[in-house]
Amino acid sequence: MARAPDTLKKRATVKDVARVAGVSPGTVSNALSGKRRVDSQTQARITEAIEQLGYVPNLAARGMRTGRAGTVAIFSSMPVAVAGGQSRLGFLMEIAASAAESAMQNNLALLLIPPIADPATALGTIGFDGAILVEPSADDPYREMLAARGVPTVVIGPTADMPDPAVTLDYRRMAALLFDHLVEVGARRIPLIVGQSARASNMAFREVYLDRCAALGLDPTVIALPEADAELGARRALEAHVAQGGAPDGVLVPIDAMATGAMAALRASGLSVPGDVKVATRYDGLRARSETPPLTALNLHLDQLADLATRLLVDRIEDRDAASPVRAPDPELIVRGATRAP
Amino acid sequence: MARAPDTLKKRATVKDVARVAGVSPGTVSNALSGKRRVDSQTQARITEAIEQLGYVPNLAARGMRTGRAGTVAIFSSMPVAVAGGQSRLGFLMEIAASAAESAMQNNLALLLIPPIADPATALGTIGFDGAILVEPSADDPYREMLAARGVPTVVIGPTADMPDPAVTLDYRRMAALLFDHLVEVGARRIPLIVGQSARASNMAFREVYLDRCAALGLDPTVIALPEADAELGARRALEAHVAQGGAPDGVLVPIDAMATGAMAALRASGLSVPGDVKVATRYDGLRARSETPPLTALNLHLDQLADLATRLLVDRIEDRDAASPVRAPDPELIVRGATRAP
DNA sequence: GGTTCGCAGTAAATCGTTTTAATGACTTTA
DNA sequence: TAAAGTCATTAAAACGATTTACTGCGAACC
Repeated sequence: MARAPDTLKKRATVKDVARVAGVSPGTVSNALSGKRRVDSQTQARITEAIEQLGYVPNLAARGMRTGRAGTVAIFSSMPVAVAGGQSRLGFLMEIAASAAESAMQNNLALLLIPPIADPATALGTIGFDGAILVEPSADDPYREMLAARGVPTVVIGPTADMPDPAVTLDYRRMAALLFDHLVEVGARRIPLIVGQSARASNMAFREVYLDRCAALGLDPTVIALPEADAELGARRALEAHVAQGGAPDGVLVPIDAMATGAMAALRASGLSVPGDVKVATRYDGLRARSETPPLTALNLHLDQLADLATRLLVDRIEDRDAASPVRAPDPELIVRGATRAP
Repeated sequence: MARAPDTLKKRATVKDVARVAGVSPGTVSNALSGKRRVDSQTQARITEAIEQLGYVPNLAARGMRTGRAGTVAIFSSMPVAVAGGQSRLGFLMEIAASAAESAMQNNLALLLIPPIADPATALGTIGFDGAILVEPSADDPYREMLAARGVPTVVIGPTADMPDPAVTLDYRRMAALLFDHLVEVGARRIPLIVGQSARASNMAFREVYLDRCAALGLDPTVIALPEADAELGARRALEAHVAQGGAPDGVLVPIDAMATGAMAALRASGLSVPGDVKVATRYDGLRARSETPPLTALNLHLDQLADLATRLLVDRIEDRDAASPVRAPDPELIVRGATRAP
């Protein structure tokens, strides 16, 4: 209840600064924002007063006047994030960390919106100027609410069926890079282990895989699994495949948790990597890197990607009619032990 | 420049709601906040009006009046986060994700403050009601600024030399749990591979390790390394140790990146895990789990920990003079392949 | 020499909510 | 029946910044 006396001293306001500097509040505001010219003498007196009083602007008041919250929010689509566990968390957070950084360069702070929250609550209680959606599904609940409310939004992910401005991830390109690499290092019997949901990335990998197999006259084997129990599911499925006489010399496993499972299956089946089988996955996260041997994967340049998305969003917020969508930086093949010559 | 006409329609305000419901703005406010009783009839009319107009309160205005920003910020101490790379990111983000969730349960949103930003800028441009600091060093720049500005702060980490309320991590307990386990599964020559900086966790592990070794009459070997190049550094150091005739049958490596390096060193030296050597690390993240064999580690219950910190912070913000510090949930030993009987 | 222009600065309105003090209307108490 | 309490409600005053319209004043232009 009782507070230390100097805590009681209210924070200095623009009025106080004005009084000390001998000018009007409006001039202080102009000096601060630089929106109008201020005489350099006055400017100096003002900055001195600010220093002396330890003035810090009240962001809420500013926000009320300008209509800006000074924040952008990053959302992860609900179902996938829940199912994805730590690995997807890694992906999202790598983006979030970079986005936070580039947001700050635009004088914005990044709000981390947990995937679990009830969308309506989140949007009612929290103020933000724009939103970044990471790989939303077509019927993502956040997406619809944001659209309905007219909040500037940028999507990171596929955009075929969405009108939002976006940084598009080219899943087909990723699939092609990985598949072609496996073929190039000599693999010919290459099962594809992929999520069974209708997410854009799953579809793209399937299509490209089937196309390429057909073109090269290779036998396609698509192992589609529920995303939920990715690691164990992939392990069982691949073990079964091997036991049934499938003799893979390569595996394409876009989802890294499944890749971990696949590696376990190969070990259990007595197949060596990369000696007998080459393995490639998509997201070059901790998981791919700390396998033994480490997995060949794609550098998606998530930092640049997040930066791009943030800048696009800032443009939208400031009503510069930003051309959209923007293409994400080209994925880059990172060849690691799992696909090298033994 | 030109916008769709219905985008131009200004958002409904509490005034509009009041007019439609036939009451005064003050009553609408009371109905919304529940701070004063409102007749159930009126209440009904108001909620209907809100629905009809699609009214969403202006958070900035509310914030200005109440002096609350409606957000809390989570900071990671600068130097370590930069050096720590993806592994530390994982740790921080696991906490951040949980904190975001429990913040939202308190009608607060979580601001993610990147470790790189210049502290003064960050605190001037961004408004928040409280801050969570994750493992700050004693001279953490954020810590000082927050203290100077009187922002309620909760620290997650060691607190010996800090006055802030905190959720304390008991590094000694962690060290003891891991060391004792290694001894229990039969290890006797157990080098400790640890960071060489003066961070509390490093110190605690060293002390406990030396104490325990002395008590049991074991030969201590402390390998202290710079945190910067953790993985490769640990690998080289342990290989050298083995080459020089150190014949370890266990390794205690609190920092998980170093643990990965240690595993590589053991493999390279032809030592099997857990056959010849048992290995244990501290943070039970992706890294520990995706080693082969997976490493024994500690479940630090980061979700509960983050929740605890958030609740403590909320208490502080609302001036309930919360007793501090609070102890983090007990770490729990997760025994995995790397310390099991072969 | 009168008019126009540009410059720095100011006073006052404004943003949308919460909160305070006042107002009736109706109950209870003496 | 008058005085004292409740109770739901209201009118108006904040909160602290930005922005708009206006004011002098000296320089520049015909």
